[in-house]
Amino acid sequence: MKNHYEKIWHTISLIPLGRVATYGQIADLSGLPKRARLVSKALSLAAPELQLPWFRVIAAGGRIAIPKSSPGHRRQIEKLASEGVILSGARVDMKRYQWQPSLAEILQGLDG
DNA sequence: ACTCTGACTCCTT
DNA sequence: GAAGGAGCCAGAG
Repeated sequence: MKNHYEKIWHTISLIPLGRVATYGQIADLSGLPKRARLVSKALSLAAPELQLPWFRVIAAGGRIAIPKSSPGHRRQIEKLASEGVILSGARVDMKRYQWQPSLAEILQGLDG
């Protein structure tokens, strides 16, 4: 459903610079619990014109979701580094960089 | 209605 | 840490 994609895209657009969010987190904030995989699909279908911070969306535990064999993997790491999100080994330090949305942002994601 | 798919997540080897 | 498997569920054809 396109409506779900738009909701997901909107939530992703809210991730602040220098922060990251997991697929599951985006799904939850979009009012779509257990829809992490739908988030990945929405991301892959998102038009470049939306200029979504796709690189701020990572897999659970701070891992990069894009396969290392894909060029996007490296691009994502570079993008994150450019805004100060440095990886510890192969993972992002979630304690330090995970987005903790305010109540206002949560409500926005739910429809406002 | 049914099958296949997945930039996921969690748990077990 | 790597690999494999099960659970997950909407989207696409």
